[in-house]
Amino acid sequence: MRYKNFFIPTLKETPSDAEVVSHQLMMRAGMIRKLAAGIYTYMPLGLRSIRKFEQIVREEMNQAGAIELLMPGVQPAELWIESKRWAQYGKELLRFKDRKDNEFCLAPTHEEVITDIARRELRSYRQMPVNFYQIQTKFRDEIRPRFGLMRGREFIMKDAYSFDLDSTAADLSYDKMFQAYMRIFERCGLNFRAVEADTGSIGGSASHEFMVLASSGEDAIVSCSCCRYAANTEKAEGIRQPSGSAAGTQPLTKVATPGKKSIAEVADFLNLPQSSTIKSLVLSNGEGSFVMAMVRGDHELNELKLKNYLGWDDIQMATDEEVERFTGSPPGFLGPVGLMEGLQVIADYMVEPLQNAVIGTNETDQHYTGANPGRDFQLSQLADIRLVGAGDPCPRCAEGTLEIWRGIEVGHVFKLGTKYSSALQATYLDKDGKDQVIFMGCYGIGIGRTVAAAIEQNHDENGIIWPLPLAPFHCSIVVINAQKDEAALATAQALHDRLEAVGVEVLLDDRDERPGFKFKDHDLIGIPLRIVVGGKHLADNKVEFKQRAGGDMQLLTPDQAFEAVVTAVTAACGGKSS
RNA sequence: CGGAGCGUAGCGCAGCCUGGUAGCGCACCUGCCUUGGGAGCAGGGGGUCGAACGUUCGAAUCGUUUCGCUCCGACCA
Repeated sequence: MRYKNFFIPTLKETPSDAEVVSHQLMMRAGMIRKLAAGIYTYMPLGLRSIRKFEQIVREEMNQAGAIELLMPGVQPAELWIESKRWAQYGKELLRFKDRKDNEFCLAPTHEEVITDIARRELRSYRQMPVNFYQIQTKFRDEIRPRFGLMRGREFIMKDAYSFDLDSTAADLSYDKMFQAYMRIFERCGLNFRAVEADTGSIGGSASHEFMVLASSGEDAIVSCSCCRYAANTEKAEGIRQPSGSAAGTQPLTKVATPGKKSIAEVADFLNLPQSSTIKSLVLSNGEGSFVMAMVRGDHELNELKLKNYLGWDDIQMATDEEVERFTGSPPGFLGPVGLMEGLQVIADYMVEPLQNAVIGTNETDQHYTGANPGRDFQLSQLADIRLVGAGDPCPRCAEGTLEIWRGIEVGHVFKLGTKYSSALQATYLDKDGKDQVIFMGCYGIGIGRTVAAAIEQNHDENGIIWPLPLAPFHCSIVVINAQKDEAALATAQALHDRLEAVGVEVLLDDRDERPGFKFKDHDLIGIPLRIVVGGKHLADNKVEFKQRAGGDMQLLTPDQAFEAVVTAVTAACGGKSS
């Protein structure tokens, strides 16, 4: 491809509304342009990377036995009413009416439609297992779209849905998809982790997220330093530690702590470590139920765990007035002693072994020291409700401790069970001619988000550094003085033609620009391999070869440069370039 | 949805407080010159100042309304 025949509108300046690096660089590199909040045009260069990734996904999905189809982006309300999600989904579901006043929505996901297909078409046990997937544009009217393609309203997603006879078979389908996902992200050359995750509103029994590691990631994940355990911090398990043997040696003593409300202030004031204090919090489900949650002072409450433990639909911190109503004290001096009847108290596992701890008294400006669980207050309900942190012991192996990472969620696999199939009555006849409910799984990959995540993970101050499998072009050829130096242009064109003939994607920069200008552009758009033709070296039949990711410039003959490019592309993208 | 801010040329911004000729840098066009890390000189084109209404002799500037966008939070995956 000649540069002049392509279209790459690069920007020298960073658009002011781009917060994260991938968004800034995709704008500057001319890959995307914004049309409205969270809605982007994929410009030619951006589309090439998107297509690259789609192709990898497609190959691995096909390899895993999934079958591609394409479902509608506009869907009738009836199906959603049937699955109960028309009411549940909220404003994120963009709804509208057609000319006949029938209600429709823009599809945010496709469980309903695929389940509808399944119940119509899958009637016999002989038709399963089967797995359908599509790569398609979805729309979620996000409250706050941001970060470019990372969290848009309109976005491309690969979604797959598996259908199985029973739970055991569904587990096999899940494993297949899990393995396919591992291969997909490995092929892209991304640094990622597969982590255990909460199933959230989609529901189901088990779930893994695929996280590309990047400091700008919106999610925190942990992984074990020894074993393979890794999980989203929302989900990561805190373990129960054995109680200390000795009973408390100090008496429960009330001390004045004037104005010391936060754990840090109290610990500081009493000259004790924060881990010797107990944090008490009051939470509400928004519908009149309240609980007190206790975690060790240096720990944080994991609201999601508590919500799941209680079986609540919603959870929030109680307001100051609510706290006073239940404890008689403003926040800052809460504790488990002398609470009013009826307030459920749930303590984190790590509260159990504490001795001589500091707790609130439920009286302003007063705390107790020397508090001992079991003696001074009862731990009637113990649960894992804290947010695990770096250095915590691994819940799976004896030796490891947990490390914490930031990650970008690019893939998510769920075991759905029969949630949608029973709601929509998707059943089949088994060998005995009896009706059985189909077991489902669903599997998503954010296409645009993965491409953005690849940039978050691979860039420097000059621009993008594409991993070869996702690069819009494998190689660029910069011609020095392309307008006047006919020999250089001819050499470049010959090299370009040879490379394209063997499947290497080449961008030949034939623009009438100064060399420095072109180099800046090529660094910005991040093409992995670069050949420079022209200038003083051409007389010796030499061209320059350099990798964007670093390494020294090499002077090579055109033949050697050809080999170097082919070798690099083959190594990174497998036998043939795709 | 709560809080904050911003809409002036394709992009980045100044001008607004204190009303009176709409500006700067980059980009773009023409010419000259230049050709190894976003060159230089000269000339040039481009803006109903987000929109509506109001105040005023006169509004980018003051007021009201509205739309859009961004940030923080809650929300979502």
